[in-house]
Amino acid sequence: MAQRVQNLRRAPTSRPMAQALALSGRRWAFRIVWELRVGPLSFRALQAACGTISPSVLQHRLHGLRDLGIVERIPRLGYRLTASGERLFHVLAALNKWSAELAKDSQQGDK
Amino acid sequence: MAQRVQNLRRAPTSRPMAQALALSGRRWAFRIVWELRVGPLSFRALQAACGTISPSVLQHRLHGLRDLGIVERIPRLGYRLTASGERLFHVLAALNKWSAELAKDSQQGDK
DNA sequence: AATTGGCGCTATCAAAAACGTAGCATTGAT
DNA sequence: ATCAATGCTACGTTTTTGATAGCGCCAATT
Repeated sequence: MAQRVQNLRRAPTSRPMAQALALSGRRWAFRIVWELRVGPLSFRALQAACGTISPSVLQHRLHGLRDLGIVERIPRLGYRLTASGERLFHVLAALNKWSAELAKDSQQGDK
Repeated sequence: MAQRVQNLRRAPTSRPMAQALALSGRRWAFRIVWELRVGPLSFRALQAACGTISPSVLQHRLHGLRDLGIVERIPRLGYRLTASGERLFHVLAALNKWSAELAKDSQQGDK
């Protein structure tokens, strides 16, 4: 029933996974999802939250994320995560945890 | 003690997380980690596993991943995941699961 | 010892993606 | 009517990625 790590290690990369990895490989894509975790954000608020993203790329990403059903546009509220987007957020929360551990490790390694 | 989702939603994006998201935003970066899940792969095997990555980019990514301590080079064996890399693999396994669910959803949506 | 073949990797040039900035059209508040 | 904020587009430059060719190295074969 539940997919095992053993199987994952042998099976070839699935098409959905290849697409997800391709999505992740686009600059800012996951960052946008991560910033939207706080709730709906306007285009400009999202731009500010990301720090230095250019509006053309943000626009491009938002289209892509909307096409995939990860983000939706709510008139007068801006953009927010869909149910799928929320589930992706949980994956990113795991990435967040991993990043914190990695930072701790390399901190020790430097001393 | 355990970090709560509630807190994650309010806290600003941490530096380690920003770095992890920046890493993910490099094309092929996560794909390389994912392909290495099967065990050590040679440069050329890795190139083949990714399908169409150019050697210059692969070389670039491997350097970056080695600098971050995610991948290590073993003489006569090629490249393999470190302990951190293995932990990142588990995050990607969650992404894999998410991608499968997303594909199922949009399949239904198309009908 | 010479050859062969696979390996890790570099060089080079072309194409695509991302950036920075300016600004336009719309909308809601004053 | 004016004003400020918003979503978004245009455009020229820089950065990243891509495709292809090929070099130097090593080990196994002959």
